[in-house]
Amino acid sequence: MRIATWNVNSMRARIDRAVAWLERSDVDVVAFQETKCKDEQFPTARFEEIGYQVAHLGHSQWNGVAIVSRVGIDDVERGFPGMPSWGDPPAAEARALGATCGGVRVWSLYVPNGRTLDDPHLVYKLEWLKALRAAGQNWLTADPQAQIALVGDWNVAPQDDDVWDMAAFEGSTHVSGPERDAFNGVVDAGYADVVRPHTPGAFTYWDYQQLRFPKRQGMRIDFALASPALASRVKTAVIDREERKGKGASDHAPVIVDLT
DNA sequence: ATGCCAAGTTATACTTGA
Repeated sequence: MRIATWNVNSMRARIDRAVAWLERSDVDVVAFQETKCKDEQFPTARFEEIGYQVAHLGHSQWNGVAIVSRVGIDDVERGFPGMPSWGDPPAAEARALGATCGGVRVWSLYVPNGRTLDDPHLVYKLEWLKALRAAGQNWLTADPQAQIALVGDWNVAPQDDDVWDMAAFEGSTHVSGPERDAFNGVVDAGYADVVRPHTPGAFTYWDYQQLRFPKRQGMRIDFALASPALASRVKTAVIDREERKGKGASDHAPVIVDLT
């Protein structure tokens, strides 16, 4: 089985590329982030036409997460238990969608950005990751053999070599100690980064500005974390930087994990 | 090396993104 995660940065703007990518990538399950549309605007039929079932969660033009699968899509869950709210009045955002596909509990996650280190959005980001850690711990306590994939755009670069130049990120979000601690909290709860060992030094995101992609100046912020039972099934993983090339690309590349 | 910001809105400037 092959599982992927991809921050598509608007599904309506990218639907032709997304379909073409699916048709050449031979993936069974894809978790999308930043679909940037409401449920009724999501191009479900385009995926159904090529043999995939769809689950989508979107409330507005912001955020939005989806899972498409050709190996079943059951027990769809919108948001995880304890997920923090945001806004005035506070409401759950479209940042987490769970579904069981081919025996794997897949979570498509779009972690809050944080904006700046002194912004309330950063507090929200840290609380969101703390709550995800707690939920993840509970899932594994309930079933230590569960096959769980926590995949998506984590908006954290956990190591210095996950950005092209640490000096360029002085005082910025994504690389701060509290953000890294929050990310590693999920790892400590039992979820391993199963892509890094197969993709040393690789990035998953490159800013549209200043020729960051051709200059190879990117960030590793999209991750596939796996419970112990799932991690033991990982054969290999790749970051598909080909998909970042050309006109109309997302600023994130798909991340693909191959399972036995 | 594969190209010099992009997507959304009730818009023609602004927010968000990382």
